Amino acid sequence: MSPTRVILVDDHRVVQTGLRSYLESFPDLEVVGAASSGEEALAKLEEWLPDVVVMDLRMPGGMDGIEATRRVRALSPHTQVVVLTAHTDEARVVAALRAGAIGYVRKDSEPEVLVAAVRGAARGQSVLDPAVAGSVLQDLVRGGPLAEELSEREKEVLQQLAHGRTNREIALALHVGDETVKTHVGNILSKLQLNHRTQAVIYALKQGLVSLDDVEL
Amino acid sequence: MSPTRVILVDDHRVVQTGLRSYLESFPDLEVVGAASSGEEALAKLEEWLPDVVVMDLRMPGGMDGIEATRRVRALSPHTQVVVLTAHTDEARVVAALRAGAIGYVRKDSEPEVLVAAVRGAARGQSVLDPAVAGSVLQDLVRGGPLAEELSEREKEVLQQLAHGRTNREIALALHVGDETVKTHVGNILSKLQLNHRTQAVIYALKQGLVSLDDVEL
DNA sequence: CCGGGGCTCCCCCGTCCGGGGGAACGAAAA
DNA sequence: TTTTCGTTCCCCCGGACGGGGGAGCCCCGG
Repeated sequence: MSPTRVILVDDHRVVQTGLRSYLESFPDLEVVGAASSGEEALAKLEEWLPDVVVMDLRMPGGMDGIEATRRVRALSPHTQVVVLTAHTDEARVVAALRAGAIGYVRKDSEPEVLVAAVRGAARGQSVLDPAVAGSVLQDLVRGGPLAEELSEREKEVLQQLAHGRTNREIALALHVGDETVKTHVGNILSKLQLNHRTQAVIYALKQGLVSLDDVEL
Repeated sequence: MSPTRVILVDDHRVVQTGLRSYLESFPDLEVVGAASSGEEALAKLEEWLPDVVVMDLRMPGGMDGIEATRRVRALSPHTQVVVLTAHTDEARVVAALRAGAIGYVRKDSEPEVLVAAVRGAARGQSVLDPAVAGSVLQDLVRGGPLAEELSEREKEVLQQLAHGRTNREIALALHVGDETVKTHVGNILSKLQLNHRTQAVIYALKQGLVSLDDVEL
């Protein structure tokens, strides 16, 4: 049987190369490519023809791992996606599974778990990291209690919030009145069922809507 | 010449194993051990006798990478420390270098940079990731403009802030009056030269004083 | 012994924030 | 067409927040 064709998607080049080296030590796995962004991975999909994509959820650039997962599945239904992430981020994991990912592994898991997930994915079997599998599955069957959709404008405001800006500063940045910003912030808190803007900031950072690295204080 | 003895310290076992596999592909490097925490690394120091420690700054457990670096240097002055981190975190990088680290590499750098840094460290040479080397060095010579010391109590309050709590909730959690919390918050903002609690939250998260994974919203 | 810093609590005051309304406009969906 | 939804702005109100001051306590170091 020919080896499983794997590609890696992770903006951390050091981690990416390490993983490549590790996975290639298994004769039944062949790393045929690696990308630092979702866009790059999608562009090379037809060239690499992978059986399994190991995808980091947190990435820079416009596309995050969830959207990248969705598009990979759309372009190449045969290709399976294994999500590899550093954080717990239950909501995002659920979103990734809904987007078509078949496996989920945390970076602090034993490396054998990743190998098992990749091998399982190649056979169409779902391997979920036991650490959170239970609660994630609960969320899946419950159909997703959280995550009411924010509008585009509201996401913009939330990003501004995550930069530590006041309502007035956000108003200036977005060229609207501060009363408008108040309305948006109120709607955001209401939709997300939060109480303060600080909680909204934490929510935005956990969701990766804004990366901590991008925030200047 | 005998190979350079390297140990890896990273709580992400998957990343750790990947790096081990990658670094061992170089004949002049020998990975003689790996640890998931600062404590574990220190406990095994005398057994492993490494020339170079590759250390992640962000780690769970009581000890972070900076303190671990300090203790490694104290226990074994011959051992050099190369900091490997995912984020920019200038303040923490400067702190790590002050604690005795000789090299600094970002996880999104080219993997060759890490190899160069390890080889350099083995020879006592400092290899700093060009991406931020400039500004980091400026901070070093300037003697550290930021980072006025927070008292223990203030750190506790700041951690509570980073969990999205209000002054009254913090007061209940720490068993003090809410007026006291107000005083602490005011002093924190003053010392850090910030304006709102939301900025303090971002600061705490950037410093790793609280991990996003530990925060329930 | 006296000073300074940390921790605790108190008061005043002005601003910011969050919740409750309402209203207008346009685009998109029903 | 009617209705819905997003975006924009307005008003009022109460509570939370940030800045200023002061004060008492304890402990450590000069």
